[in-house]
Amino acid sequence: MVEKREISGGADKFERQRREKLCLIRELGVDPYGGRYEGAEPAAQVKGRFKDDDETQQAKCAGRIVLLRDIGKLIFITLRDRSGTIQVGLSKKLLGESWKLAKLLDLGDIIGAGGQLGKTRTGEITIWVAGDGLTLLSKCLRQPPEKFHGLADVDQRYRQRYVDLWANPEVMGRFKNRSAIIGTIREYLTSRGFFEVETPMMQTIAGGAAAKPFVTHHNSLDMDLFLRISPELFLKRLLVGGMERVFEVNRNFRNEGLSRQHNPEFTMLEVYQAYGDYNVMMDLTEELIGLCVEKYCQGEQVAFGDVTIDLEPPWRRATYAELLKEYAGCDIDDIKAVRAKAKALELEQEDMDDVVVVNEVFEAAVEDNLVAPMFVIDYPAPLCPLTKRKKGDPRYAERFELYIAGMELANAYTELNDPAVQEENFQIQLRGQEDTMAKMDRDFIAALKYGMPPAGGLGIGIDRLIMVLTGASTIRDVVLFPLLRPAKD
RNA sequence: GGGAGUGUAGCUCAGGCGGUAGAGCAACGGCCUUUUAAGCCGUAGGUCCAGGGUUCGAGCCCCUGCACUCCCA
Repeated sequence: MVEKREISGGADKFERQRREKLCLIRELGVDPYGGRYEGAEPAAQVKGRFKDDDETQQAKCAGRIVLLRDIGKLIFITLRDRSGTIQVGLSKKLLGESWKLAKLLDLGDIIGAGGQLGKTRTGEITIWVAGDGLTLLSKCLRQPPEKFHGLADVDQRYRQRYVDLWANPEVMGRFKNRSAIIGTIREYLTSRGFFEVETPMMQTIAGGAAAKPFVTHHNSLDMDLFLRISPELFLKRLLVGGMERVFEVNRNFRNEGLSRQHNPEFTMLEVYQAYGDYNVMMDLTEELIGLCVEKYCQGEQVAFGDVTIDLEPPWRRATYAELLKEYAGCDIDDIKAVRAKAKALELEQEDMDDVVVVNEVFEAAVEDNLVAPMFVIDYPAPLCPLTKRKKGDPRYAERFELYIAGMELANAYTELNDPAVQEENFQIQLRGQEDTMAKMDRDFIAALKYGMPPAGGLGIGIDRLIMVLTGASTIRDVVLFPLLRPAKD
């Protein structure tokens, strides 16, 4: 007795055809959804160990049918698994009873195949399946995308990333690289005595950055919580507690628009090193990213959009004021000249503090030009409430940002550890923000009062780093499931 | 938020000046035991994003909306 089940989701004609095949398969006494499959070997490994003259070699692989060539009494299948592809040969003569099942296979089905290894006339290494060596592991009911062009519709690629991943192998490659790069970063840091931690994603005060948070609600405590915009204030509490070298790689959430470089949730690496400063973090950044370039890029010249970026360290270090002069043509101390430039750039500047206008000009006139890696150092102090001021010149803060491809990739400070100055900075920051949800983090001030060691702190935007290292020009190509409006039914 | 563009078969895409919808792949049927995006013969497949308008007639022109992409704030 063969069961028939209805599946929701609006079956099209292709799905109906495949479901009919599913019934035929059940009538053969075969479970179209398989089960545990043991002994499968990665396809690439099988190909690697193949020896031409050895006729005793057996092999067993499992994966998805990505190409299928039916030549009558002979079927060739290109099977893909996590390691690559391998050809499976099914012949009527060798299969016997299972030949009926073989004829019901479709593109997209997931199968296991075991048998004798050999080469075809054209030299393709092939698993020749005999007897009951063919196992159906999962029937594919949907029509796969076009086999040569893959899936191109951008919207569908992001919404159905599961299809994108197997229809477009370069997509899978990019995400494998992402995983490996993050692994390398962890390895680098832990081997230098850094300790990986996880701090709250849900916070009662969203601090550590200037950004609008997402709000959520805890039912039994009946209180609103914020998704974190930054882990910074918690990681510094850990410095107080004695975790002298600490890092976290995790998601931040900022309630802002979407763009090529912005996804509302993004992955941030934050690193803190006691007894260091921003120069220490600059060297660490250069070494860490340099290591990734060495391991994951073909050479130091990386194609990004229509430009080529030279990632070979060392990278230029220039002060904020120098770059403002270089690209905006105005002196940071000549506020009239800066405001004139702002006007020329058609920037809004009414009711804005001088330093804010300076920064608007910097963002408008300088950032896009920072294509080759550039450490921008010594920011105007009022822009940096969490940063220690520069020794000998308190107008500036010991902060750098790393720019590559016109994007802010990293941001680092010599961390402010004076509780009195910190409290004052928070108060200044909160002024004029009564409408927002910003609040003073008194517990953080309390922590500083216990004494936080002087430290260097660093944040690296991991998604943007992956973009640069893999040549992806939009953040959506390095985030598996980027935020989209929900699809219509 | 402003500007530009895209939306046609399951997928990738064509559709000249407004005249009743096309290809390749995939599917279905047939032939084929060494193929490589297999090949050959045949068949079927469309809410041309949605709604309105102009017109004898709209995939194409106009308006509104939706989704996506790019650029700008």
